[in-house]
Amino acid sequence: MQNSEAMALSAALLAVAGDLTQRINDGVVARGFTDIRPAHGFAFARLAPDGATVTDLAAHLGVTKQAASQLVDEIVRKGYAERRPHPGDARARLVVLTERGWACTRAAEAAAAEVVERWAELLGEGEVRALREGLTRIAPYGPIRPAW
Amino acid sequence: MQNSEAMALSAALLAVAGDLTQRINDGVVARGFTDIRPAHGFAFARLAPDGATVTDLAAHLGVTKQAASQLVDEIVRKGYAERRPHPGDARARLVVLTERGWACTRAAEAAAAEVVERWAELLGEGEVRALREGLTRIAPYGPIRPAW
DNA sequence: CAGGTTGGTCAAGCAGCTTGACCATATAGT
DNA sequence: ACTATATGGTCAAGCTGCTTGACCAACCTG
Repeated sequence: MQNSEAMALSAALLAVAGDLTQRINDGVVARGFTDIRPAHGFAFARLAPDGATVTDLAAHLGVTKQAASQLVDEIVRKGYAERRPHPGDARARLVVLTERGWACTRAAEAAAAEVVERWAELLGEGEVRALREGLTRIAPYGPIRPAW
Repeated sequence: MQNSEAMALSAALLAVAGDLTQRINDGVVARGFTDIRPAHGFAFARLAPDGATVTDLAAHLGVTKQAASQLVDEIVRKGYAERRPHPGDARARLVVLTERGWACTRAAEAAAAEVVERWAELLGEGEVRALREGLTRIAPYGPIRPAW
């Protein structure tokens, strides 16, 4: 693989990622959640299963815990999550999604599905599945990082 | 395709994109260009062929021309590009890469090639090519947008 | 050549992050 | 049990990269 081909792949990947983010955000806004930014989505993804602490969230997002705390302040203020006492650690507080938070998460899923549907029209179901499998196998474990 | 599968694909894509950005940046830094951020790379990509005006750059990056101008200020100050009079439009100025700018671009290509090489070890050459072709076909034309 | 458009800059403001300091609770060492 | 250290969280201040708004100079159209 030549450097220029690697660059073409990288550029295409990053362009698709940026476009995907934009379209999911647009879809979420179109579904009535107008006070939310893409970064919140990644927080929701971490909160969704069982909640998480601010420190967990910070590690997942690759930011300081102060930044994560500020982000939690915001989504709590807007009604998407709430802080609860942490069972088994009186220092910590468990941040969990409210029903509104779940509704927003479902909206994001629906918006993502729309985008992927467009891809399926361009590539066919099989190639989209191949894409998903390939990307899943090279996806990193660490914190989610902004694409730039 | 279920919503949850679309979400899994989206999450994998965004995770890979963030990781790719991080690794290219690390590789560029490791090659001695320590005063550069990922956003600059996207500017370089637009400047590389024949240079561009600030307004071109702004449209390509999806930001205001003031922001683009500020970014150009920075890469000019750091020696990666220079402003020249625009042939055929006395208002405009053509921003072109310096030799240092080209060297940095080559460093980014080499860093990207390293990352793609890792992918090839995980997936095989054929699947990487399939990835590139699939992503190229769904890549948008418009401005490059941050992944979040 | 007058009127509107386009390329670019200057200036001020803001959002989201950082670093640094600090408190309360938890955990480990002796 | 008692001290020492580590960890979860917040408050405060500061910085960086973006935005909006105002403006000038050069271009283009009638």
